[in-house]
Amino acid sequence: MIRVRFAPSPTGFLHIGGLRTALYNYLFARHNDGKFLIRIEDTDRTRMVPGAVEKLFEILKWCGLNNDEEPVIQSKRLDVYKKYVEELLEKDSAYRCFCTSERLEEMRKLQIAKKQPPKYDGLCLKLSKDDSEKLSKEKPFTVRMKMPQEEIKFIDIIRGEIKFHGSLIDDQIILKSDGYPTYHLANVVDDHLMEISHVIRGEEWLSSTPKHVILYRYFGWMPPQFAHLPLLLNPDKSKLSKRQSDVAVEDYREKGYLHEALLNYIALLGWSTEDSQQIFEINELIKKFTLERCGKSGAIFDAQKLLWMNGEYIRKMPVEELARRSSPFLQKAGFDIKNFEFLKKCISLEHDKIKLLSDVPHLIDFFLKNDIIYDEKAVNKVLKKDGVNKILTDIAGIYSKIENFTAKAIENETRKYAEVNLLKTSQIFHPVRVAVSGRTEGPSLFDMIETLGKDRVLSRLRNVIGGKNG
RNA sequence: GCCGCUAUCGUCUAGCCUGGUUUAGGACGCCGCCCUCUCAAGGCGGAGACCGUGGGUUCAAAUCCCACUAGCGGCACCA
Repeated sequence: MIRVRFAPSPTGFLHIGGLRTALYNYLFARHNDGKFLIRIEDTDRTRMVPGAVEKLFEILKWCGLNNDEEPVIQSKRLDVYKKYVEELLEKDSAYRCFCTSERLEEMRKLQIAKKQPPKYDGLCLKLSKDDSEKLSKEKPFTVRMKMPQEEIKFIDIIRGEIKFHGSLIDDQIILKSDGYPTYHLANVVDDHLMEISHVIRGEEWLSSTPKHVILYRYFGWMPPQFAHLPLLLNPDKSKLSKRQSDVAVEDYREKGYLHEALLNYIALLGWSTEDSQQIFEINELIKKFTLERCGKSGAIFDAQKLLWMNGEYIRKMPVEELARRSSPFLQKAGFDIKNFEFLKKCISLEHDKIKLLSDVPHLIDFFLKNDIIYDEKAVNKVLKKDGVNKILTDIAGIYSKIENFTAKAIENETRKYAEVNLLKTSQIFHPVRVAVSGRTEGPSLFDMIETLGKDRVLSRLRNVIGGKNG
């Protein structure tokens, strides 16, 4: 049975790199008819952020990455970890350390100054079992695991065999003096207890994997299979960070990205098919995803490509749904949409121009408000030309006589006027467009005019003729 | 500093395992043309990678081997 987990630490928001890890775990589980679980790694009390866990679940739900079992919360399992630490202590695979943070700090500084690798000097290792026992009742202490002085090997599904030498690895603290476990211990214990078959996580964990392998050995447990995903990078190739890019998934939601597009784009950062297919809906991703086809090198997060992909998804989306999903953005922009059918009509006219849901308000605002803002450049370039006023006056007269105010009829009448007066159609179309919408770019002219409606079109034309625009 | 990972167009990548079918393929972006009432969308085309460098092996190497270099990651009572 394939069982995987996404194990974030709740530090405020879900990082886009975390989302990618979650997605790959999810895809791997679904592809193999396995289970996708979530574990909250909240063992650092100094980094507790109120509400972070709730936010995390909320955003994961928005993405549609649903977990199959009740989430495991590490901070509620202190007694479990304590028990396993005791076991290690008893087996002599770990020892208590009474050194103060100050001493440790000093030692590290000295080692770095001497260009030695920073590593615990093993002072408390020399304590006898009885002394250690006795001292533990008087002084605060941490527990360290003993690193064996030998080569440690493991297989990474993505990278193949990885070797580290134990002598270079520190006697890692597994239990802090506040009674909380550190990542390494909690992670190994929980992965075992949750019967995790595959650990799929970011590359930053590669160098601590030997510690985990040793812990499995000490407990006598079968380790899971490991797969370390390449990192997501800033444009300067450093690890994707807040400083250089938007890294919170919620930022992308707020900017008007679709979760489908975000997931699709992110899936391609470190994974691909042989034919370099770009657009995948989630079921197709599930069907085609394998760890064997994951890459090894870090991938720069390209916001431009994501934007393109979002546009692709929006273009494919039925107007009905697009209107529904843009509604929050319209409301936020101050539009009260009472008439959903009218909204759909407006959106359909601009459909293939929309790249973000947040583009919608601006793109259709001249349909929704009465007092439109005239773009200064458009006015100067198009409306302030000789003869424009006469053309618009004539057009207003013609439009006012059209009984059946449809795009077809409006177009026929407009073209007829051009022909009779020996004008190029563009000499009419452009001024009318600006007069009616306030700008030079917009939907197909006659559809736009029809949708706007006769009254509004005439009143806008007359306003312009009367010189009432900016 | 030490340890580890990685290395194909600006970016994401295919191809590498199982050498020749590769004048190294696709996608984003960029440029041009077409369509056209504008902006998009769409269609067509183009520029863009001597496959990190240097050595081998071989009739033949992006593909196999070695060395080097560069970039990144890790080296906490953080995860």
